[in-house]
Amino acid sequence: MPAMPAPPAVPAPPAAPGETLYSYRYPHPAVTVDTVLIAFLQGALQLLLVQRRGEPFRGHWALPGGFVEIDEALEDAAARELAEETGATGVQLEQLQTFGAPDRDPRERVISVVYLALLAQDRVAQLALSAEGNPASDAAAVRWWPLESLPPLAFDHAAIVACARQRLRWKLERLSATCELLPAAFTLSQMQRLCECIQGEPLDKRNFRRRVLEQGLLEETGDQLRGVHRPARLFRFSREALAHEEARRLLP
Amino acid sequence: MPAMPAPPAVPAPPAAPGETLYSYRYPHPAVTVDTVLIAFLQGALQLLLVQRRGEPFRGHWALPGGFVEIDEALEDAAARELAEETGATGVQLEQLQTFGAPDRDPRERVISVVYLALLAQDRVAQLALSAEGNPASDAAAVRWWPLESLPPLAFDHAAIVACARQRLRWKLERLSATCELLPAAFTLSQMQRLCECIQGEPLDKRNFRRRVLEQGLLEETGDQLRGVHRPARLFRFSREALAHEEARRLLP
DNA sequence: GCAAAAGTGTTCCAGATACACCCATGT
DNA sequence: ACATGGGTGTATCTGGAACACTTTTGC
Repeated sequence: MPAMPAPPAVPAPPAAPGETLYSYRYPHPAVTVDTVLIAFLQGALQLLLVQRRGEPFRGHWALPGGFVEIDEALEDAAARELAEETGATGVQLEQLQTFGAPDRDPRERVISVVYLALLAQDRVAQLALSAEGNPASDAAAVRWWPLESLPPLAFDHAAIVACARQRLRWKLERLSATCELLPAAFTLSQMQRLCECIQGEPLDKRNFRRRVLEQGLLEETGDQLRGVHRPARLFRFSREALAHEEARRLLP
Repeated sequence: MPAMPAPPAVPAPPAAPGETLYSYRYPHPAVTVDTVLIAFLQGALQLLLVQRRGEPFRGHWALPGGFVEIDEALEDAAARELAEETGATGVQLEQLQTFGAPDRDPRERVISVVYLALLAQDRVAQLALSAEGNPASDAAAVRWWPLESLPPLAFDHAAIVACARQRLRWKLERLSATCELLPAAFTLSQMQRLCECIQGEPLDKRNFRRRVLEQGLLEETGDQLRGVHRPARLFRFSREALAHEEARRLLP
């Protein structure tokens, strides 16, 4: 590989006495991972953010994330940071994009590999609890924010979220994201509301039901969801049908 | 941001006397960019590879790429390395994915941000010339390889190419990639051959023509392509139609 | 009994598919 | 003249879109 010319301005950090330093012949950027974690709650898509305890951007809201360890796979790093800061474990991570504008972090050159994850409705409760219970983390607070009304975000995280929404819109047109966001058992109306929320326009109930049922992707659990009105049948995605149909279009 | 535990094994490199070293309190990975550059040549999709002049993987074929400079945007780095090693300039780069398995480079931890680029048919000639004319580059040789019969690749580049093909298949179903791969003026048969090559099955000539013409995306240049047989009308993509239709499905 | 959500079929239209022959040119 | 790729129209089928009323429960 080629030699690079020496860069103009990279001051060596002050070495505290007795501290170990890691030295390289060419300047190296820092690498972080951040995760855009999305769930479908109260009829809207919501994003999990953490409030920064330290500088820079202290008090601002940011995506959960942090530095990659030197012998750690990128996805492992994202999962670790997500668990540390929010308590979310076992979520499926999908790489979204890498952001590396030279000035995106005021401290040093930081390149961030961003992951996207979707959280099923019925797993949100357990997660929120463990998030509050970890005061050792970097986060002063953790909460869900509706995608439509986010607070000011730290770093370039607003641009990252914009990118995630684009990917999300694409994923949601497909089957894959729908089944990741719904709970394990759901009613057809819940599924329809999610699909409507996705594409921002109402769907015809009969056409919707016919379409998803004729595709054979759902199976009845046999249970019913009893609410204040007429009970509704509960469905689940049939795993075998799902396996080879991940990229299939769900919406017309 | 949180402190990370000190990593187990990162030997500091031997410092040659008088050499500048860049030091950090935590170990930093190196970051590279690589580009998957694809064109449609001789009726097949082809990939531009460079033969490595240095170790490791000396003599193996690899994606064009190299280290990111410390104050350089990722995409700029990819464009620079592509130009240095292959002579290709002014191509549209799109971020594909980032590869960062801890052992993907035997020298040190290297995280590679990979870009995907498509090269229009009529720009291939000028490129190949300048590629040969740059012996200062890292590359012992540069050539196109058919995607269907690649040589053994260096590092994890085979996995990267597999990932690129997946993205390419998706892009090619849309309008965007088709117009990037065709020359500025092309016949309907050329366009059909590209589309057939994309989805691996033959298309009906009449249906194909009706579909693309009715969409109003093409306009006749007025010229003809004269070959050994009946001349064919030449078309171009109409820019204004293209602008708001990038994500539109071209194939049924 | 009434408010609210669950559940259920048919008609119509647009767009995709299948299919075969004549035309213009170079050799 | 003939070989080769360029160019054209119609019948049929599939799948989406539009549309309103009955049923079941909790209060």
